[in-house]
Amino acid sequence: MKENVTIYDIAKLLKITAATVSRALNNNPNISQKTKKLVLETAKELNYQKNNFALALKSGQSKNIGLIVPYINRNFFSTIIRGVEEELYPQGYQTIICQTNEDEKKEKLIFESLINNNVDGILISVSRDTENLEHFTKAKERNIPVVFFDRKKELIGTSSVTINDFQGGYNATQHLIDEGYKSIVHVSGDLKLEIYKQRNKGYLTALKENNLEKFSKNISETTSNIEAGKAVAKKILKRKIRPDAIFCSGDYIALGIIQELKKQGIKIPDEIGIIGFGNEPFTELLELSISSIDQSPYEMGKVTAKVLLEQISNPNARIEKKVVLDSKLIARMSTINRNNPI
Amino acid sequence: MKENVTIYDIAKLLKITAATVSRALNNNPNISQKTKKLVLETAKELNYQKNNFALALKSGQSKNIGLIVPYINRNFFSTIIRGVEEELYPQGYQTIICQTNEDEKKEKLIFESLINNNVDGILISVSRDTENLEHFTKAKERNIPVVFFDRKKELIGTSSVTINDFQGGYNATQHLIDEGYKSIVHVSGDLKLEIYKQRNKGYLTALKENNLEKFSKNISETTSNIEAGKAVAKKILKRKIRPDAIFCSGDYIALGIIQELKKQGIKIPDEIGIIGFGNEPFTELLELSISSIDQSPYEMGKVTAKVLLEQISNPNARIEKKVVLDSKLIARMSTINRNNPI
DNA sequence: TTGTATGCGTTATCAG
DNA sequence: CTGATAACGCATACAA
Repeated sequence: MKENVTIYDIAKLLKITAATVSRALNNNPNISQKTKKLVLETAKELNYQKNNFALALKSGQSKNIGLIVPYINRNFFSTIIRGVEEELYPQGYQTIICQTNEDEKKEKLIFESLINNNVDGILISVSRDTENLEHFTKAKERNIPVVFFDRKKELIGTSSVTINDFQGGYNATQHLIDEGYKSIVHVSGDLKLEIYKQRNKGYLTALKENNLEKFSKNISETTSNIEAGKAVAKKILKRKIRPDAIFCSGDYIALGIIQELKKQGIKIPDEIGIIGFGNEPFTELLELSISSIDQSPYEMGKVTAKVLLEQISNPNARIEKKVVLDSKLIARMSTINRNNPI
Repeated sequence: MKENVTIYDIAKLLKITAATVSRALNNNPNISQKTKKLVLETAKELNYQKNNFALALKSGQSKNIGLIVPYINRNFFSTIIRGVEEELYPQGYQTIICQTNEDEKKEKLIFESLINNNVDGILISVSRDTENLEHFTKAKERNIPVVFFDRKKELIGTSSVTINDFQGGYNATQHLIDEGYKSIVHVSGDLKLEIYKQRNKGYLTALKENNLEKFSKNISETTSNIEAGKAVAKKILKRKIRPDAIFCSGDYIALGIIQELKKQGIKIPDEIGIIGFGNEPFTELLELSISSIDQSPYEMGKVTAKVLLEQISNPNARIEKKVVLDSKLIARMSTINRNNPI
């Protein structure tokens, strides 16, 4: 194994000291142009590479950022990851990616291990049921900046980047109303989670503003998948008064509902209009494309990274930034161009 | 900022030396049970955390693994990432994820920066047009193990984990033949890439074995997206003799073809059967679900990580492992239950 | 302008 | 069993 070249190797070769070499390599002004040039040349020649650990040990800065998500391979999160990586890499930071599988214990473990690895900052979307916040305080003690994204916890002194779930829920509902739907059911996610609470609030507010509260009906489903959607659809069809639109807090559950409704011969969007949330890639690929709310995960990743970098470069100022990104309504076939408006 | 606790702090407190503390912390036998217990207790009390940089500096082992993919947020890759992470994390390794955007220059840069960061190993799916292999030799010089996955380069002494693209292409074609299709067009990807070459080979072999070579027709498309699929479909429909099946080397292009065929009133799978490759999530969500070849990316990630770990733990033995995973045929509506077999 | 010495936190080696 | 010391590679305050 070829040993790594150190500044000592260069020094020995040029019959100078390591300190001088270091100076040459770091644009230190106290050095003659001649030696500097010489050092730079031989460094290149020997293919010298800085040892980052020595650097990190000395400076306490690792140039590593920890990124924690529930699931790496969910489209929403992997797109955020992409945004983060594209922002951090050019600044010389490596992104260390970890997933919690929605497990609070694992989250705590990972978080502490990242701190232990002296990351310069941590970006995290907390697990569904994280309640214990002591690992976050630990980061604060060590002065490691933390930025929440998407799923946040209320923690003074900690920044967050989220989308405006309220506005998303409001716009989705208002869109349905604009399209002529009146009796709108909301199939929400677990209302213990802030994001679903906000979407639900937006839904209710839009109904109220249009004097349609009397039709309001919320169904809370903790799992968002196709099967759950089918089950919900069956439940809805059994009701005496059939709604004419459904606003779902997730795209998969929307898809399940659509599949079941179609199976029962109900026409979409004519008889029932449906809008999801999340703008999953498949929503636009379906023959009956599904309207949804886009959460711009790529942008969220970029912004989250920027907020962190700002925090890192101002280690003394305790910035607390709460960025709320707008969501975007994507109207597709599942809600527009009704043939038979009621 | 709370200073980090070091072994010296513990030593001072107990009026012993750092060396003894280190021994206690590392299960070194040369220590009395009494002092060991004492050290462990105070360590916990002071919330002592090992400084990994000091460790890395001393040992040369970073406990970091570099993972390089073309795009982080492609389902195929993000699922591989998940597999890798789940294998490495329990072994105490952090995964540093980077993406190349299919840019050879960026790939080289990233690769060298990872080496520079003293990663203990690198997992990489090379960019589409990587030809210069010198960065890989650099890793070999520094004795950093590299494992290719999915897209590999021929490099002696370097392991790889791929799927059996030949078998995938073969099975896809044979499946079409089994379903009664005879005149099968293959829409392949860029044949400069090994994976597409292999799939094409599988296609040709299956035809030959069934004496259907005379109907063989390959169309090479370098971009795999919906638009390209639509264009290809138009091209195919213009031909004098219309094929009765199409094997696509990608799912998106298959989707584009299906959309165009449907638009032109052609019945699938009755008039034309279509099978894709990759088993993208959307293929099973469509109303007309698309048959495809599953590449088991999750398993690929796990296996790749395992191969690397094996290599790391045998630093002297130059293991060269070529793992080829089986692909899996997923038959769906786009190819089965033809109503009007020709 | 350059050299010398020191410390970052840890562990391994040697001496006691 | 424990203490002292060197070394990992680098940057910097201080001396020359």
